[in-house]
Amino acid sequence: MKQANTKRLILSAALDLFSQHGYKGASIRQIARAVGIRESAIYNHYKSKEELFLAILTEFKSRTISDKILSDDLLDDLSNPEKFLKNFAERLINYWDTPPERKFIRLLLMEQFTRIGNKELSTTDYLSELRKMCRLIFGEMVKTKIVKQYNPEILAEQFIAPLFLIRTEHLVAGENKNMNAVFKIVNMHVDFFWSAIKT
Amino acid sequence: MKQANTKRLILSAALDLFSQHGYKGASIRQIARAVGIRESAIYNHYKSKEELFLAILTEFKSRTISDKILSDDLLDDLSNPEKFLKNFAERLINYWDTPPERKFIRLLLMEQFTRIGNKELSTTDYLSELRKMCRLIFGEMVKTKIVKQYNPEILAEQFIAPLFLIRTEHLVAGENKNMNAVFKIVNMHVDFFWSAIKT
DNA sequence: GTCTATAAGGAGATAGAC
DNA sequence: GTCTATCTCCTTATAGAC
Repeated sequence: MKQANTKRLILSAALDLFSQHGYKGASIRQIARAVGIRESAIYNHYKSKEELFLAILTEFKSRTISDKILSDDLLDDLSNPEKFLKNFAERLINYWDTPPERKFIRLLLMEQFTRIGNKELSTTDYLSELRKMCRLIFGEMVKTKIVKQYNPEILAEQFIAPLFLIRTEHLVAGENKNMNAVFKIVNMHVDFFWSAIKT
Repeated sequence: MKQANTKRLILSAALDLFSQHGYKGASIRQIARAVGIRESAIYNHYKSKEELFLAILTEFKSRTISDKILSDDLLDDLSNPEKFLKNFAERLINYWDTPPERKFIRLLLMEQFTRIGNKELSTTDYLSELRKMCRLIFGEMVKTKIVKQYNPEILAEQFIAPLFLIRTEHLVAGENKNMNAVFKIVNMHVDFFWSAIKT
């Protein structure tokens, strides 16, 4: 009981500190202090700092995004594609704005080039599930001719890229999250996108 | 003479190592070794590791992008907007692919959230000059009615975001730079973009 | 300007008592 | 499972000879 809980607390504190200071910048000592135990106690749960880091990645990789932003009620809206796209973008932005996701994206951006994250982290990986979802959705729209005959792959890129850039630009740690500004840009993006592809 | 040269060598080695391992991950010792001197000799040129890091940022901030990708012969093409956009995108991608720029973008992505880069680095800053250029260009295109009456700000975003995402996704250090794949995607992007905005 | 020598502290990790 | 104590190594940085 107590073990399992401490293990979670360590993982959570580690995600927090790694995402703030980077892998090298956050020490076992800091993590232990955040949890309220001594450094040596951490080694009872993870055999090294590296293993702790990789445990974080494993947890995030096991997660799936589709069920969180593609519920049934949203898909019912496919008859009204413009409204669907707005809701879809809004849900995506909200999902990316949850604290764990914010932290993970920071970690991804920071460690994707370093020795430790090099093999395990990439933006392409991070976006792959979303890209797949979008290809399916836009593929359907193309087939039913409610949008112009574009390659669904392109449509997916054009839809996602501006959203992801907006997200990463508003990711600074201590920021006053003025999500209103974000949603305003997102709306303008979707408006443009829809007007560009609709038949 | 010798001093000035060593100082440059240190700066260059530091950029190299910081962009590979991050600020915390690269040590003064490594940098000194790369230059071929002892650690203590570095302090003759920069009074601390932090000052060395900030010197790199200062150098990159003093640089300007427009003259490198907006030459006169390119602007002559404005009468053929599609060709212009293709050339413009290609030059931008080539500029972002120069070794110093690749290193700086990696540094930016890695350190923008940490204590040391927090104040000095942001994607928004990095893109601001380019955004300004694009707003001017698209503003002109809107005014002369060769493209639809969109807000130039939106057009700039839609043009830049997919390009920047492509760039960051192909930024891994040791990668075989298969720029052909990159240019293929870039071309598809510009094609879509132009077909979306042309009158 | 660069070197050797060294200080002072923080890092990751282990041993063994409780 | 957590603690204290400790090891070993690496870090940034300084002092002073050449």
